[in-house]
Amino acid sequence: MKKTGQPTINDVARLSGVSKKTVSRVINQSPLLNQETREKVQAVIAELGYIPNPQARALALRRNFLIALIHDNPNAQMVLRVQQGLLEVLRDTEFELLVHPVDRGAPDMRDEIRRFLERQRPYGVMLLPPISENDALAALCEQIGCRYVRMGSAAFDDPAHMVSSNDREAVRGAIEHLLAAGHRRICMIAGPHGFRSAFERQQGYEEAMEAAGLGVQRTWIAQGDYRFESGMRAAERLLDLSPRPTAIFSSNDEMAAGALHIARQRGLDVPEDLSIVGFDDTSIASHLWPPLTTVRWPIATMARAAALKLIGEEEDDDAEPAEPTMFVSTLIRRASVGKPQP
Amino acid sequence: MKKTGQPTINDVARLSGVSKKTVSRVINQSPLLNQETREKVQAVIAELGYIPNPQARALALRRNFLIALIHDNPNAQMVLRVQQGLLEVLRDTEFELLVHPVDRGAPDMRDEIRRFLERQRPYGVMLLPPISENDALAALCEQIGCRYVRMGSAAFDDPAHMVSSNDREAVRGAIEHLLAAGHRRICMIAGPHGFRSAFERQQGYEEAMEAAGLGVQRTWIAQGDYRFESGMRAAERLLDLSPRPTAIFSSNDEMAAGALHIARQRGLDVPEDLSIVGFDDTSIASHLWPPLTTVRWPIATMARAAALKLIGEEEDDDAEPAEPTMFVSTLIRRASVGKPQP
DNA sequence: TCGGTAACGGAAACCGGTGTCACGTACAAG
DNA sequence: CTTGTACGTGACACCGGTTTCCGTTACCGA
Repeated sequence: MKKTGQPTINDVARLSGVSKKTVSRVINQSPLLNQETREKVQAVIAELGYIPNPQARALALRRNFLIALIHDNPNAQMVLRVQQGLLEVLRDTEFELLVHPVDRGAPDMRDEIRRFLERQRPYGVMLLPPISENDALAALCEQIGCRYVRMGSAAFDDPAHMVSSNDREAVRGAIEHLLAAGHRRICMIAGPHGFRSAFERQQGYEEAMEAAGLGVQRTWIAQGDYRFESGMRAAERLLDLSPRPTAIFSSNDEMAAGALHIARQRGLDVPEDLSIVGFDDTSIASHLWPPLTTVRWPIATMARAAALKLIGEEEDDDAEPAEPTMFVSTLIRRASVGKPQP
Repeated sequence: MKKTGQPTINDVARLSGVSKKTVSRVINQSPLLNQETREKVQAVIAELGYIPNPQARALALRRNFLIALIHDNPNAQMVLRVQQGLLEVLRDTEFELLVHPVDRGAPDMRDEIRRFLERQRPYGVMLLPPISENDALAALCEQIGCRYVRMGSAAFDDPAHMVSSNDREAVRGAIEHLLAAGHRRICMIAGPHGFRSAFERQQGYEEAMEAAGLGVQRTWIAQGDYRFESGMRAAERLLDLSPRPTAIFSSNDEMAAGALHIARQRGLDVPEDLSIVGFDDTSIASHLWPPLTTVRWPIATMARAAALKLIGEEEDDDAEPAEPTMFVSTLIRRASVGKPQP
C-alpha cells in the first residue's frame, strides 16, 4: 500500500540491498565505490526507472540545476537560436532552461528581474543583448551569487563573463567588400542610440571609411531603431541625397529589408542601382528578393560556449584568467551587392 | 555566524515571534488567521526581504510550479509569440516557464520527452504544433500525470486539452477573398503530408473551390514542406501550368515568400500578374515586397488561454465539460492580391 | 601480529518548507 | 457553572534527498 508514486531512493536501496547512502554515492559519481556495487545499484535504478527528485536534490545540495535565459529581444530568430544552442549543451546534463523575457522600458524591470533571481536562484544566467549591456543587471547577478554570461557585440566586461562577436571588425569587412566592388558613396543606417551593438557597428563603418580615405559624412548616416519601419524612413532620407548613394549598409537585416522596400517603391533596382548589405543573417535575409548580402554571427556557437561557461568546472576562481571568448562573424555574399553604375 | 545566506522561514518566525507554521499560513493566504498576526508577519517578511524557497515548497507540496513548453517548431516567430503569451499570464503567478525544444525526427524523441517529464514533473505541459498532433505525447502527459494543453489547427482531441484555431474556415475565407476579386484559376501550395494543419488548410481550399463550383484539380495543388525552398519549387510547378494560375494560396508565409521569389524571377508582377495569399502572418509577410495578404491566427491569445487552462482551478474533473476553446483567425489584407488580368 | 586503508552500513541531523493534530482561549448555548 | 465549538496557534513528523560522524569488515603490507 505504498508503491503508488515514483520510486524513491529508499526503494532502490532496499531492492539492491545497500544503504541509501550508497545509492546516493552512485548517483553523485563518488569515486570510492566498488565497481560491482555500482553496477548492481545502477541495474536496480534502471529496472525501477528511478529518477532522483530534482527538488529534493536541489534542497539538500543547496543548489539547483537551472539555467535562466533573460532577454528582451525583438528578434525571434536570434532568441530561438540561442535557446537551441544552449539546449544542445544542456541536453546531456541535468540542467534545464528557464526562459524569462522581460520588458525593457518597463520601469520596474530591474526589480522584476531581481525578484525572479532571488526566487529561483538559478545556477546560471544568460543575458542576451540588448539588456546584456546593462551593467546593473550583471552586478545584480554577481550580488545574488549566480554565475552569469553576457552575450554581446564586443567584450565590454570581464571576459570571464562574456561571449562576444567582434561586430566592429565584421562591419569593416562588409564595407571593404563594398569598396572592393567599386562603391564610394556608401551610406549607413545606424542602430539606435545607446545600444552597444549599434555603436560598434557604426564604429566599424567609420573606421573602414576613414581607412579608405573617404572620411565620414554625418549626412550619410541615418539612424533607425532596428525595426523595419525605421529602415524605410532612414532609406528615404539617404536616397534623397544628391548624388544618391550607390550602396547602403544597414546595422541589421530588418532595417535593410525596409531599405529594400523603399528602393523598390522608388523603382530602383537592387543591386543594379543600389547595393544593400545587412547584418545578422536572420531568415529574412535569405528570403528577400534579391537575397541579401549580410553578416552572419555564429549565434548558436556562441550560445553553446556560453552554456559551457555557465555549467563549466567550478572555477577555482583564480584559475586561468579565462581567455576572452570572441567569435568571428562572416560575410554571407548573396545577390544584393553589385558594381556601382558609372 | 549564521546569517550568510537568504533569510529562511525560521528567521521570519523568530523575528515575528510566531511559529514557522504561522508564517507558512501567511504565505499561503490561509483564511483562518488573526489580522494582526498576519500584518505583523508580513511586516517582518517585507523587512527581511524573505522569499520562500521554491524547491523546498515543491518538495513539501509534492508539486511544483513549472510549466513546460515542448515544441519542435521551425517558426521562431511563432514560438516566441507563444512564449510571450504564456508568460504574460504566468508573470503574475509563481509559475515559471521551462522550455524544451525537441527534435522531431530523432528516433528517441519520445523517450527523451518521457525522461524530461519524469524528471521535472512539470505541473503543466504545453505542446506546440506540429508535435502537438502526436497523440502518443498527449497520452504520455496523461500517464505521467501532468496537465497538458495542445495547440492545434483544429480540435482533434478532448477539447479540455486543446486550444485551437479553425484553419479550415480561415482558409475558406481567404479563398473566398480571391474569388470575390475575380480569380478562378486559384492554385494551392499545400503543407507536408501528415501535418494536421496542412490537412485542414487543404480541406479549406478544397471546400471553398467546390462551393464555388470550380471543383478541385489535383494538378493545381503542389506540395511543400513549409520551408521557403519548397515554396519555390512548388511555385515553379504551378507557374508552368497552362493556362497559368492567376492566384496562389500558400499554406504558410514562408512558402508564399518562396513563390513570390519565383514569380519575381520569372518577371511576373505581384499582384498585377499573380496574386499570392499566405498563412500565419509572421513578420516576413509584412516585410516582403509587396506586403503579403495572409491569415493571422491569434497565437498570443491562444497561448494566454492555454496558460489559464494549465494553471486554472483544480478542475473538479467532472465540472463543466470545458467549452471547446476555438479561436478565429482573420484575413490580413495587404498588397499581394489584385484582380486577375482579363 | 599489528596498523592502515578501502568500501560500505547505520543513525541522526539537515535543507526549507507544509500537513496533521492537538492545545489553548473566548464566547455562546444549555 | 458547565459544556460545546469555532478560531488561532504551535509542536512534530514528513517530503526525498545529502551530509556528518562514527563503526564495521576485509584486505594488504610490514
